[in-house]
Amino acid sequence: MPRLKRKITEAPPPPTRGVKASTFKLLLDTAMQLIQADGRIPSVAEVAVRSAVSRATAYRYFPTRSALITAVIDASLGPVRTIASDKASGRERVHELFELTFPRFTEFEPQLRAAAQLSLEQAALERAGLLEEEPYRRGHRIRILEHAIAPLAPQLTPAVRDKLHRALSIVYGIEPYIILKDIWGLPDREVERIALWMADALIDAALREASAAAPAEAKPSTRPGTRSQPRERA
Amino acid sequence: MPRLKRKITEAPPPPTRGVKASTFKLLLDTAMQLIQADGRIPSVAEVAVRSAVSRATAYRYFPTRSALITAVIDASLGPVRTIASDKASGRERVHELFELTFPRFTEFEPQLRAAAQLSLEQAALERAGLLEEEPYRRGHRIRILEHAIAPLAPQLTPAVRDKLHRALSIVYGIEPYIILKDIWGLPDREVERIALWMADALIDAALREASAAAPAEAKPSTRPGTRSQPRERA
DNA sequence: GGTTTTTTGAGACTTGCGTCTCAAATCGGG
DNA sequence: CCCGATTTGAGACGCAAGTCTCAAAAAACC
Repeated sequence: MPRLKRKITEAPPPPTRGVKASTFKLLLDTAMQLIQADGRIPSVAEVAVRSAVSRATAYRYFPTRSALITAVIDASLGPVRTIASDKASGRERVHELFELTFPRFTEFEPQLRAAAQLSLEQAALERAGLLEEEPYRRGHRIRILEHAIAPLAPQLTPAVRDKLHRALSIVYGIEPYIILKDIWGLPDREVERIALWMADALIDAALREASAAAPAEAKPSTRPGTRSQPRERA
Repeated sequence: MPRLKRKITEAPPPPTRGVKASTFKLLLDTAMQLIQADGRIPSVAEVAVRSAVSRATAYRYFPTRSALITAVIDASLGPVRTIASDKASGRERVHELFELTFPRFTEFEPQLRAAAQLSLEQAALERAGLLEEEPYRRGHRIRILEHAIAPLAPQLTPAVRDKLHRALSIVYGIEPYIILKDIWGLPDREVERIALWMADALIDAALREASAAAPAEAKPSTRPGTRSQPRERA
């Protein structure tokens, strides 16, 4: 029975000065450029020849394709900021978050698709007990959403708050984007519209559940948006 | 610049009688067995040796790994039935649909994950213009959900109906399952609970949007569950 | 400027996936 | 049972990804 395990090939931490730093930057820049041109993550070998360095050197910086993808994603999204402003209400924060994030999905779609693909592959390997390298982590949305819905906490029971948090994590991500584009063929702005509508529906449901439990002091606070007034008729 | 296109390797239609049928069945059975044992889709070569046939023969039946995955998925899920019963209301149909389907997600999780992975890979190839083989299609959920929400049509405008349809297609699939299990670590039944709650929230929002447009003859028909009566007060 | 350390390049090697060819085995109809 | 057609096996081949070695080039240090 053949051994399928890969060797432990941890990506070296990005160098910050000297020759290594400039080679690293050269390779990463080339990779970013290829992605924007082709819409897909190139292979390490491809990056090497386009950078006019030897394959061996490129593999020194990015031992595997997933190391390359990870670096590209980090470079694209940067340190994920806690985007939403601090002053708004919970619903407003969520709106703002979605409106700020969805354009980035459009801009970095190949990178995010690659990230989704990578984490699926790694999850499969992990389940088979074959994953040796440090897996690419994608828990960002949990923290970001946590901050966004924080103002809603007083109006919700902890259980409902968790439920909303988890539900939003399904809507706030590249996955709905992929589904709506790939199997429905929808354009970007339509995807954003539906995701936003879903987020609203979920917040509504959570608030309604809370006010059903304690209907006396229900305080819906801010309900901006067009959805309360009359909408299109048949 | 190297050509990366694959040759056109269409999977042969599954044979139905004779020697070919039995070899096909042997290989497919072996593959299914390996999946249940290992939790991942095996390679074509692996299926060959476990079936005690030559690699060449296995590749005759499954020219690529994706042909194997496609066959495995078809065998697992069978011809996708329009599951929901015909008599129930829209909301009941959706409930029934989710309750019938989520256990299958648990049962066939490796296969469905492989399907998701395959369609991501193929979408990436397609975007790069490198996909030659017939892509694996996953539009099933559209038709299934269409049937499930059909009874709601009279209460909704076409636009809202479409929006609900698309929103449900995000919730009704393996993707929420993967998100909630992989980044939250939730157990199966919790995933089902959240998905069902989301579906309800979306249906509520759609109906409310409709009754806001034409509040006179709003007819909530069947609204089981606790979420129906109390609407938020100012 | 010379020495030491780091970085790089060239190429051989391995492994996994998929293709191709041709002869042997097997099936099936008469 | 025989003969032609179909199916199979063995192995060579191609190709991409990744590993490894060793010597040359380049930095860095004194």
